[in-house]
Amino acid sequence: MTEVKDNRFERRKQRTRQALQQAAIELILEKGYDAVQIQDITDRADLGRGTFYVHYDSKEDILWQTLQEEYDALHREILERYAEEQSPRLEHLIWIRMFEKAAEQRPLYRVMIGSRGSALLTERIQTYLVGLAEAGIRDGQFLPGNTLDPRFVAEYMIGALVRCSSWWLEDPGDRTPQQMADTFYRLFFHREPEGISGASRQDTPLK
Amino acid sequence: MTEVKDNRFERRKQRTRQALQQAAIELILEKGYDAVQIQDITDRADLGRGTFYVHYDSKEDILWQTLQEEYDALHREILERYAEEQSPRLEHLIWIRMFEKAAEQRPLYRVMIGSRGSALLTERIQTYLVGLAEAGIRDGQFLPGNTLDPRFVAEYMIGALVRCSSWWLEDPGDRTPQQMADTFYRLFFHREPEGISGASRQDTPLK
Amino acid sequence: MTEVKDNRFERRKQRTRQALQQAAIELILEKGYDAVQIQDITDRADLGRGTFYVHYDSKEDILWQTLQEEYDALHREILERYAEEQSPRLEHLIWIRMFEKAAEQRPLYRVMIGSRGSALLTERIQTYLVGLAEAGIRDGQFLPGNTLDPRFVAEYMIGALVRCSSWWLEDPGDRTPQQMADTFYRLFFHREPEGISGASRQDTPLK
Amino acid sequence: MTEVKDNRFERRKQRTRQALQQAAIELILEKGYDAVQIQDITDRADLGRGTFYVHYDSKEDILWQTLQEEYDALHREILERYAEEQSPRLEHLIWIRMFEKAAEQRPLYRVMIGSRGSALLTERIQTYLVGLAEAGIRDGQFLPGNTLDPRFVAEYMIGALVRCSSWWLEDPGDRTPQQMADTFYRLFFHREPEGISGASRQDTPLK
DNA sequence: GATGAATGAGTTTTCATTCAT
DNA sequence: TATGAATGAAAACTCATTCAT
Repeated sequence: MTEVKDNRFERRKQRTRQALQQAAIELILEKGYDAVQIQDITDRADLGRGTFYVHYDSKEDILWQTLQEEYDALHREILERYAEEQSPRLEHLIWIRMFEKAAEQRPLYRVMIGSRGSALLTERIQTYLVGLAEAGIRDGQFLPGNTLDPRFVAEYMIGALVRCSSWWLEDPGDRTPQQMADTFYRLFFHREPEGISGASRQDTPLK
Repeated sequence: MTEVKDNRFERRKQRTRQALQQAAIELILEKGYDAVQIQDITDRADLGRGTFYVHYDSKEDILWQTLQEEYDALHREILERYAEEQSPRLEHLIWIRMFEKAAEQRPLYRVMIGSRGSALLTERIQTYLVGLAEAGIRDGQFLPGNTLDPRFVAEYMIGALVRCSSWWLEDPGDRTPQQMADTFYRLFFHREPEGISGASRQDTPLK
Repeated sequence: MTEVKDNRFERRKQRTRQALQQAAIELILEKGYDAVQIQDITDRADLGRGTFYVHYDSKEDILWQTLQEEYDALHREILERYAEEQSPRLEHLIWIRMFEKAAEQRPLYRVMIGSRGSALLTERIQTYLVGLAEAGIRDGQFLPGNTLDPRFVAEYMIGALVRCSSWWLEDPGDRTPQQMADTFYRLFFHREPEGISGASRQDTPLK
Repeated sequence: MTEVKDNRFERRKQRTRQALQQAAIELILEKGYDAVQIQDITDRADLGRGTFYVHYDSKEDILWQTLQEEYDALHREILERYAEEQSPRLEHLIWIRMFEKAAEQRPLYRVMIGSRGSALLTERIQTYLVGLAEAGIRDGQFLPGNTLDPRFVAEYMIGALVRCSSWWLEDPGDRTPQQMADTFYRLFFHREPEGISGASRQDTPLK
């Protein structure tokens, strides 16, 4: 009985949280993070003004929780999926997966790394990604043979990757995630991506 | 007579504007753009609250005017100075000059491209830089021989450059502008920078 | 359930609005429209400062809404009540009713047409009344047989009526609404009001 | 020598005051009294901001001085000019002169009695006019034979007169001052104006 | 858990006025 | 006398947050 009730409440709660999250993402994309007010979010979700505070502490809180879930999922997936792969096939696979994920959840990723999101949160995400990359380089899992400062290389790679992703998310044209990753590969390695997407090659690398 | 008077007024005005600009930059670095209030700026500049509005329309306005002046100056300087140079020496020289400029005006550049500035203004600046880079690539002045989408390459380059600069400005360590530019050159071209800074080489490139 | 809740909220809302309206009218009479601040109103109504903006957009808005309700009510009442009457008995009845209404709601009417109100709103009300009068004259319902420009006559009548009312509201002495209307009748028609208020006659008309 | 200098200064002073007065009147007509700022006035007069305060204390001051001069002049002129006239020729002559004056100085009169002026000043002027009229009635100079309350009659007459004037000043059409005074005469006296403007008659009076 | 009216601190912005030259 | 930069008090208005139901 209590079980049943709890489940019913739980489901209602989830529905409310979903509605609030989606409304928040939509509005941030439309008006930019700073311009969105709590009331905008509850109005869009068709909920009372006080309801927001039952679930979240602040505008930053709702966004941070949403983003956290997403990139935790991405990170976990990549760790599990590509555990056996080796450089440079590993980097290529990761990049492909990132562009794919971004395409699947376009609104969310536009908020995560685009100019409409919260500068603070975007910065936090990038710093986190740089940390991951730097650790991978130091371990020799990424870019084995690198002799340059791992932090410098990580900043370089993440800066380029995020900017290219952000541009593509705003204006995807007819570029596929695969093609994005391939071109990125060519720019980064000055070499043709091989064995994975040879068929997708559409232009030749920088001489 | 009027001439003399005008000059006097003009100089007073300039002094006031300088004080406001410097106070704004300092405070943005200390507290972050969003947290800075107009009144903080006038207090720091030791001026009346209304004085700000005599000279600027808003917080965005004062920052935008300051940044505009700076990067217009940089752009003009580069155009004049390196008109005769050719790729890849040209790119190398520009990068050196950018890191030098950033080091000279560190507070301003931290605001321009760092996480404490206004997300909106930082975005505008990067978009502007991407535009310059793309145009240079299309003209064949930058990266002649490139066969990839010029916009993609421009986003890649500016994304990497801005992120590396930003990191370095926050934590310069003992890296010189010259070294920064050299390492960036190695990452971007997969080749040793030659003839300009051979002596500064401290690590070998990515294999 | 929702019904009940809505009613509760609705009643609370109405109470708040009433308190704000009354406070506004009182203060305007005491200090004059321009001198009244939003905060004065909320202080007098014993409400939070922001509460005003939940219900009204501006000082003009609260006054306009209040006035609108009042003269809409008066207009409707007159239309229904005197539908069957004919000139000049009609005019007489209307004037009596107007003076009565003004006496009943003296504070409100002092704000509506007196010098303490908002010049802009007072003007709007008078223009509206002139419009009503002009239409009535054109229809032949008011002043049948008139050969002068209806607009001129309407401006004349409303100008005189409003000024006399305003004076009386500030200094009623022992004049009754009935007497005011009678004297106005004598001035306007150069004739004794007959059959309605013969008994109230206290002075003889202009020769 | 000092004489000469004084004269030169005096003339400059006068020119400055004239420019400020004219600018003030124009702007009040364009934007309404409340919306006009001191700086608007000095800008329009092409003078420095501080200059206003050399000559006037406030916005009310400059307007009041201007209006005062004007209606003092009108009052004096009427007293001198029509000293020998008797009612109802006297009233008719005064009304004609008022409409003429208003037409000659249209912008000024629109500010004096129209809705764009200062509510406070407009009220003061009307109260002053009512006082004049009341005194005239009590003296038996105006409306001899009147048996109604002189104050009531004065309010009635000034209310009607000001409203009709104000309407006409905003929208003169092709009505001459003469015609305005005639129609006003017919409404007020229920009688044809005789001997002055018989030729201008264009419509017949109220039956 | 959901509601929405009420709150009031916080911030921007305006503008009459001063003052040194 | 005229100037215009500087002033700062005053007011409007916003919006995150609370609270009683």
